[in-house]
Amino acid sequence: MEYHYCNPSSLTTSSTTSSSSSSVLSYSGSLTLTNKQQCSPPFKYKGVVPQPNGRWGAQLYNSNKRVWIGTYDTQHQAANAYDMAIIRFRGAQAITNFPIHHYGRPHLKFLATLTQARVIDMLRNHTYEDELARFIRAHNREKKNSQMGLDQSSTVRELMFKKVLTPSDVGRLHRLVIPKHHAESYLPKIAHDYNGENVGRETMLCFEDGKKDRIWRFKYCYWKSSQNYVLTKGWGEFVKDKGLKPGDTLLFHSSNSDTNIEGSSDNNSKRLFIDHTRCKEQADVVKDATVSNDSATSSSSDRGSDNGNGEIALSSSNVVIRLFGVDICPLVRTVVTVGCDRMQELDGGGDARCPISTMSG
DNA sequence: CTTTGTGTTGAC
DNA sequence: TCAACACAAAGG
Repeated sequence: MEYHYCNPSSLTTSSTTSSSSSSVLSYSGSLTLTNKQQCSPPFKYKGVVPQPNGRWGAQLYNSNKRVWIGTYDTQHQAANAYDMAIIRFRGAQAITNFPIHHYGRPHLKFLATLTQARVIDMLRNHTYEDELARFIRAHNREKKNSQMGLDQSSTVRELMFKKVLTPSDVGRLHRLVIPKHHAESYLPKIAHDYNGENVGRETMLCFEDGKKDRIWRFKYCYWKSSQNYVLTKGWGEFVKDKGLKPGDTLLFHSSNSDTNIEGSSDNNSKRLFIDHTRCKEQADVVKDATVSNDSATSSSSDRGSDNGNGEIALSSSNVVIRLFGVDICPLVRTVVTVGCDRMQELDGGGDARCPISTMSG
């Protein structure tokens, strides 16, 4: 059953009788489409705009500026993305496309842990769902452990395969070739037509990376001409972020969904992990990293990582930087600014990290 | 080349 | 505050 925001006027003229509403947020759209007020095809969700190519964009307005939330295949997806974003931006004042109780408590909790910029980032990258799943997994695990007094937090990761990066893997081609036998034995099947062409919606693979708490999403396809399996879209960003160089080694792991807690409706798909190790020479020739320890500067970014010319990948907390072959303890907390500046502005002036204000928990 | 998402405007 | 629309910028 779907809840559509069908009737704009019902939103603006909504009663302001603030009391006794059972819902957390003041959702005032008509929740049930009981009558024949079905939405016609050109129906639009709040914050959703059509794109020239038939896809759908989502956007919100915040302090007189538009915040672009990304493009999606369907109106529904775009509306959903808008909801996530607007809840994070407006808290209890948010007017959503779908009633707030559609989003479970863990979900709202998840949202509250993120900065505005991070939410937008994840929505635009289409990694939001995976990040949420990961959060809920962790949440459940924690719950389970505390219930049982157990500390059984490790999930079993199985090495699928490795690959030593070639120059073209890290060059401007922005693609990673995955050896055919590895792709075919470990990675999901790609639908082909009789001609070997990729068919259907493109396949995207999401990988977790051990160090940083983010998920990497790559387009995965088969190139008929070269008979190669490749990661394309998203790969360039990964290379840049990690500062990958030829000779570095990628490690691909997988693990089965680790939770057997009821209620966590995990699909049976495997979790995928991508990590890397530096090749020897490079580890020794780590550049003279211009480490600034200006601790006053604040980065609203959640990510720690290399930046621009920096060659050192800094992860969030317990970092050991290896400089000229010497391990440098994390005395120096390097402040790294990463991501697009636009994003950082979003949280500017504010409580980047504070939970949703009036969300009752 | 395709697609995103910004510039801009006018209605509410 | 919001969406419609045109189109430049971005990206593959």
